[in-house]
Amino acid sequence: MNVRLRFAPSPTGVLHVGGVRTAIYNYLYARRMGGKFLLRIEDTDPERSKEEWIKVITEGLSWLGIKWDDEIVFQSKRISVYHKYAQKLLKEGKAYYCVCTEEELEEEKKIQRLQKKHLKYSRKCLNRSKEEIEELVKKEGRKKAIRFLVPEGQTEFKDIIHGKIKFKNEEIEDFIILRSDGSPTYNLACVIDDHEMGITHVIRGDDHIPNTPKQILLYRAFGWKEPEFAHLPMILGPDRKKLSKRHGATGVLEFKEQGFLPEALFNFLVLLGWSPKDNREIISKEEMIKIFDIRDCRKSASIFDRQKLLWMNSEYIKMKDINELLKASLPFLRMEKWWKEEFERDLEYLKKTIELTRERAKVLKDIPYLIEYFYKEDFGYDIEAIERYFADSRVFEGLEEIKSEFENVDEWSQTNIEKVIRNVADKMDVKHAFLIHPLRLAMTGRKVGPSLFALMELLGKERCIERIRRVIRELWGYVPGKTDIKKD
RNA sequence: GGCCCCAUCGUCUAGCCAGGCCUAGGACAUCACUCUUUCAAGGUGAAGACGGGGGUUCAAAUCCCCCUGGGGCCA
Repeated sequence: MNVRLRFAPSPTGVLHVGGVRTAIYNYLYARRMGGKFLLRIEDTDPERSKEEWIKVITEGLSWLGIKWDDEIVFQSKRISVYHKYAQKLLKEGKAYYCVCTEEELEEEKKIQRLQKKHLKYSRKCLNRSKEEIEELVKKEGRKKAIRFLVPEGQTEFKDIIHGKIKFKNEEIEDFIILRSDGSPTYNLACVIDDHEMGITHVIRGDDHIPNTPKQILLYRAFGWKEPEFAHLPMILGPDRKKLSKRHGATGVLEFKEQGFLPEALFNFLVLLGWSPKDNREIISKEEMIKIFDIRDCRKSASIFDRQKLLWMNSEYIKMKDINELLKASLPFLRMEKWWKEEFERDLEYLKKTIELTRERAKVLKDIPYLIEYFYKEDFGYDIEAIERYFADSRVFEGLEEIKSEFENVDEWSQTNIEKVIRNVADKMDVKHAFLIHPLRLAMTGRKVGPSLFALMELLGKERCIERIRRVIRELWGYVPGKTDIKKD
């Protein structure tokens, strides 16, 4: 069978991770089955739909590498189609006009609420004659909405994830399919479009389960074959409530801005509700397309765990092709005030600094800080490190010695640098760490970082010697706790 | 309030459909040890769960019922 799936967001806000996960599952399943993955924008509400949100959707999907097939379908351009079909139901007696006012409806509900009954439309207008309705329109200026006449019986469907789900039709009210202002409701537009787009599988959030029987009723009224349904569990925030803005960053593009890699977010989201048979965590998109099956999804909601996302992102940062990583890091570097355009002339050097520090980054945003001292000369020194490593004045003797030894090193390599440092320490009869720590502070201003010898090699002989000079100049005579030292 | 959905470590999950192989496996986080020039990464290990109660069965995390809890939809 040639499957056709779709992702149908409404452009009324940011594209959040829950929506993205739905998009991903639709996408993966379509690719897995060799079918189509379509995009439809449900923008029938002109009040809430905004152009900018549409852009956020397409940008977000593109960033994640989710490519849709064919042209995007915009519901706002299909209003007449919905009218046509609503009229058809009307003619066939499967729908009827309703001219009830807001107040009338509210009154009905109030009574039902008091009786603790299910809230349901009374069918007042079904029982009104044509003439009565036209009169209300003419005399009171009421507008006509169209309601679907829900038949007797019960409606059930077999959900791919949940199995059989049943609803009694008596629990379903005669829902509006076309509002009095002429706009279609979600259920009508959705059913018509899914049918016309040839959708075979509807994968969406399980907050749509209550809509499904209504839609099935519509399919049957039109005489159309209904698609298969798969209702995905929700993604919840740490407070177990439906994920929303309140939980901080939830929009896809926010993750981009924070320095998450699209492949990491993709991987993480897929694992929220689905898992491969073999316990793997890091899985490429290509691999997922081979093994993903919507039937293997879990039924229960999951909580968005940022911690695990961070871990996964750091894994992807470690694995990523260095040239691509460089490209992805550039925007973050350019945001730094200390970053200069001229730094981008030597990309080989930049690449090496990233290579050396990447395993310490959780997000791309960490990278500028991690490589800062490869570009800045006037960095400050970590106070705590000064107190700890420069308390003994013999450190300065060692640094002087190392400095002059360095002058004689011809081949500036990691091994030669290491040799010099270790020899001096041995000669002074101190632990190697006695000199290594102060040197790290001299080179980076910090007490932690990548391998000292590696970073010194990259820094180059001249700069290393200069930095030793500087640290001696600035810290000589320093009495712990008494002298002011400039900080970052 | 009505209807619907869900229930395994703190979190993501495997196992459930086809009951025994489960003294419940993996991952993140946590803790300890290890490696080491520091931090991180890595390695090793620890701690940590079948919500409760009834059934069915020789046997239940797995099947059935009830309760509880959580979530969603309708306003």
